[in-house]
Formats: sequence, C-alpha cells, structure tokens
Amino acid sequence: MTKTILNRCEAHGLRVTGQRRTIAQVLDESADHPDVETIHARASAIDSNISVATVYRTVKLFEESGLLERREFGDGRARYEDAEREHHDHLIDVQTGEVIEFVDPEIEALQEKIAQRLGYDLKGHRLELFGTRRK
Amino acid sequence: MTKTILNRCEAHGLRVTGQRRTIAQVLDESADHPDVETIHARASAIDSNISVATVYRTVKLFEESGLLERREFGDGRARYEDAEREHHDHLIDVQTGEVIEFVDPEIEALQEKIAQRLGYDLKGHRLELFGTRRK
DNA sequence: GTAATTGCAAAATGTTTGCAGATTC
DNA sequence: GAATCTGCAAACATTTTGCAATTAC
Repeated sequence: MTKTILNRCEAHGLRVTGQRRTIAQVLDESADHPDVETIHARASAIDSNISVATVYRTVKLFEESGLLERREFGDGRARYEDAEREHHDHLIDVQTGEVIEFVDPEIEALQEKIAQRLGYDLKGHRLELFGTRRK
Repeated sequence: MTKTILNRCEAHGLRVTGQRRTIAQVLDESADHPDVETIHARASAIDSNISVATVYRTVKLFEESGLLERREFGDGRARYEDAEREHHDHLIDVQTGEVIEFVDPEIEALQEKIAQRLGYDLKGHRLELFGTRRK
C-alpha cells in the first residue's frame, strides 16, 4: 500500500500541523473528488478549528508539493485527489455533475499520438485533454 | 458556408439588438476561444456602448439557444465558441494555457466505447472527457 | 404600447492575502 | 527563539442580478 498523504507530507519536509494532519486524513479517506468546501466540511467534523483559508492554503501547498492533484471539471470549483492514486481519467456528466473515473490504455496512447502529430513534446509540457460530445 | 450566429439568432426568434448584433459579429470573426473579458474588449472596439453584464447575459442566452458552446479549460474563466463549427476537441498546455484544437475519429469512438462500458447512455447524457497525463 | 433588453451598481461565488497572534521545530 | 502557520476579515476575480431607463417589435 502507498504511503499516506501525511507520510509524504513529512517526507517532503513540510511542517506538520494539526490542521494539515486533519486535511491529509480527510483526503486519504476520500474516494471522490471533493472541492474545498467539502474538504473543509469533512475536516471540521474531525476538528472544528480549521478555517476555509487554511484549507485553501493547504491544498495549494500539497498540490505544489505533488501530494495532491487539482482538477477542474467545468463547474467553477477546483477539486482535489491524492496524486499517488493509480492514473486514471474522468468522464463528467454535464447535466448531473457526476464524475466517472475510468482507465483506458488506448486513450493514453491516443493522447500521445495526437500530441506528437501536433509537434508537441509531452516531456516538456503538461497537456490536458478536453473531449466534448455533440448532444 | 454555415449561417452566421446572427442569422441563427434571428431564426431562433431572439430579439435582435445592436449589442447582440455586435457580440455575434465578434464571435463569428473569432477563430480562438475568447473569454467574456476578451469578447467584451473586441465588442467595445466596434461599439463602445456595450457593458460586460450584457456580454455575460448574451453569451449565456446564445449558449442556451445552442448558438454557442461554453468551454472551461481549467483556468477559472468560461470561454465560448460557435456551436456550428466542425466538431473538434481540445488539448490544453497547462503551463502556457495554449489551446490546441484537434479532430480524431478514434477518440470519438473511444469515448463512446467507454461510456457504453460504464453503462452510460450517450443519447440521454452529455458527457465530457477530462484526460490528464502524469508529468 | 408592451414586453424584453440594457447599463449600472450591488451582490453572490470561489479564491487569495495582509496582519497579528499562535505554533512548529 | 526564529521561521512558519493560522484565523480573521478584507480584497480579489468572475459571474449574476435588481432596478429604472431604453429599445425592439
């Protein structure tokens, strides 16, 4: 099993505070893609002394340290998930907002193929793919 | 050649105002994916009597009427493009924000395949695909 | 003439930040 | 003890909205 977010937080030399411990725990236990408001609510259930500002600062720090990955699914809020999870992509139901995870080796190959065709170096750039279907 | 956005605006029975005419023109002439601020700037160059609020209201109306498509590429601003353009998907360079359009039949098939595998009905739901690459 | 549209300014949302006090190392 | 972190409230960015005046049909 992979290390917890807190383990990796310590390993990165980040200062461990009660708030960070709690936020890390919340994200370790989250199987979904919580936004900041949700993370704050879940953290507050454990320790009521956590402000939203701290959640914002912490997820940003964790993201910059590579512990979390930030996602934006088009609803104007950032969502976070453990960066050490197995790689996967997302399908969003635009009407309901439902987030569906999936893994597909073909899409990985395809993304690489398209980037190459467009003359893009995948090592130098981080690319995100946005696919839309006509209704 | 396809009808202009203004043509389709009229065809939908929407009231044609000077502002809507200008905003439609701006979007007809835009080959990129302008956000509201940019649309407003371009519209203001033609007619300085257009407020940002009107741009917001107009693009929302046009989107709800199917004249425009709204896109969110993860930078917190909505972008718009002509809905009647040939179908395509987007690749975003996360570092630079560059938007790269592409068409790939395989990705369409793949999206359908994945949706079906997950038990999703593509006719009933509008799905968007978010693909990320590990750095 | 009536209903819809506009501009303005205020409000609503999501996020960031300055600062004084508290905490980690 | 020095540097970092926190909470609070204010600031910020994007988008929405109430209202009175204007405009389309």
